[in-house]
Amino acid sequence: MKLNTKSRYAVMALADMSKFPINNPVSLRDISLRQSISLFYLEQIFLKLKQNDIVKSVRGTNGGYVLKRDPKNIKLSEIFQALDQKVKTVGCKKDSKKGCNGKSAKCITHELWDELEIYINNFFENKKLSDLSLTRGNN
Amino acid sequence: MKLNTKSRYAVMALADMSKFPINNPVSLRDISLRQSISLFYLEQIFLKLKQNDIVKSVRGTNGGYVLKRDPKNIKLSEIFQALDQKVKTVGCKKDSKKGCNGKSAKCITHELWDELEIYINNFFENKKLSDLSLTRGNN
DNA sequence: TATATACCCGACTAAAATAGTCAAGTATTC
DNA sequence: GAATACTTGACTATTTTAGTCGGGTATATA
Repeated sequence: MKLNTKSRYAVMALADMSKFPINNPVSLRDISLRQSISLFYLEQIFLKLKQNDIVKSVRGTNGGYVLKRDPKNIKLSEIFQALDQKVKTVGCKKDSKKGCNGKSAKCITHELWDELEIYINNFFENKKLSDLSLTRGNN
Repeated sequence: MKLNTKSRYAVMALADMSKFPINNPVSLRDISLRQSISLFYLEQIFLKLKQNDIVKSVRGTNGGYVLKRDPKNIKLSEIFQALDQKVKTVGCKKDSKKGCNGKSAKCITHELWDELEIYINNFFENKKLSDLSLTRGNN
C-alpha cells in the first residue's frame, strides 16, 4: 500500500504555491528548486492539475501557475483524482455484473475492501489544502 | 494507492478457513479451489503466515493449515505485517537523521503523510478476522 | 522586435515491484 | 508404499512507477 510520487509531489507543489500571495504566478522552476522535484516531472503533474481546474497557467516571462481557488476550497481528493490516483483495494470492478473471481458472487472479503476504500477516501475528502500546517520550519 | 494481491489473498484465505471448525485442518488445495487463487501462490503466502504465528501446519494426508488463534484475536494488521505489506506514504525514512529530499528539514507535507499512515494503520489495527461478515451468500 | 522565460504535450525508457510459476523436496496417514 | 499435503528457494514475465527528453508555443520586457 504505497502512495505514488506523482500525487505526493502534486500536494507538495500546491502547498508550496499556497504560501505565496494568490494571483502571484509561481514558476515550476522555482518550485522545482525549493522542493527538489524534477522540473520535467512537475510539468507532467501540472498539466493534469490544469486540466482538472485546480490551477491556471500564466505564460511568458514572469509567468507560472496560480491556484484557481482558495486553498480552503481545494480538497486533497480533487488533487488525487486529477492525477488518476485512485484508492484501489480490490481487483474486481465494483460495477461489473460478474463477481470478483469470475464467480457469480462477491469475493468473501469484498465488503471489507469496500469499507477500507471508503475509509481512506474519506480522509482525502475531508482534508483541504489549507489544512496543511506550513510553518516556516518546514520548507 | 493499491492493495497488493498477496495481502488480499491472505485475508481471503484466512476468512475462508475461519468458516470451518477450529482445529480442523483446511488444505491449501481446497482454499485454492474455493477462492480461485493459485495453489503455488497460496503456498508462498502461508509460509509467511506460519512464520508469523498466525497459522500452524499439519502435514500429511488430511493435513492442512489451522488458525493458531481465535479469529477474534487475529488483527488484520498482523496479517499485513506478516506479508511485509506496509503502508508507505513517504519515500523518506522516518528515523533517518537527514530530511526528506536530502534537505535538512522535513518536507513540506511530511506531517500530512504521517497522519495518513497512522489513519490507515488504525483501520487494520482495529479490525479482527472475526469482524468480516461471512454470510452464506458470499463464498 | 528580439530574446529570454515559462508553459505545452506527447513519446520514450530504465528500474523496481508485482504476481505468479516451478521444482525438488519432506512428513504423515491410510 | 502410495497418496496427500506441507516446505522452501529460485526463477520469470508483466506491469507500474518514476523520471527524462525534445521540440514546440505564448508573452512580457528591454
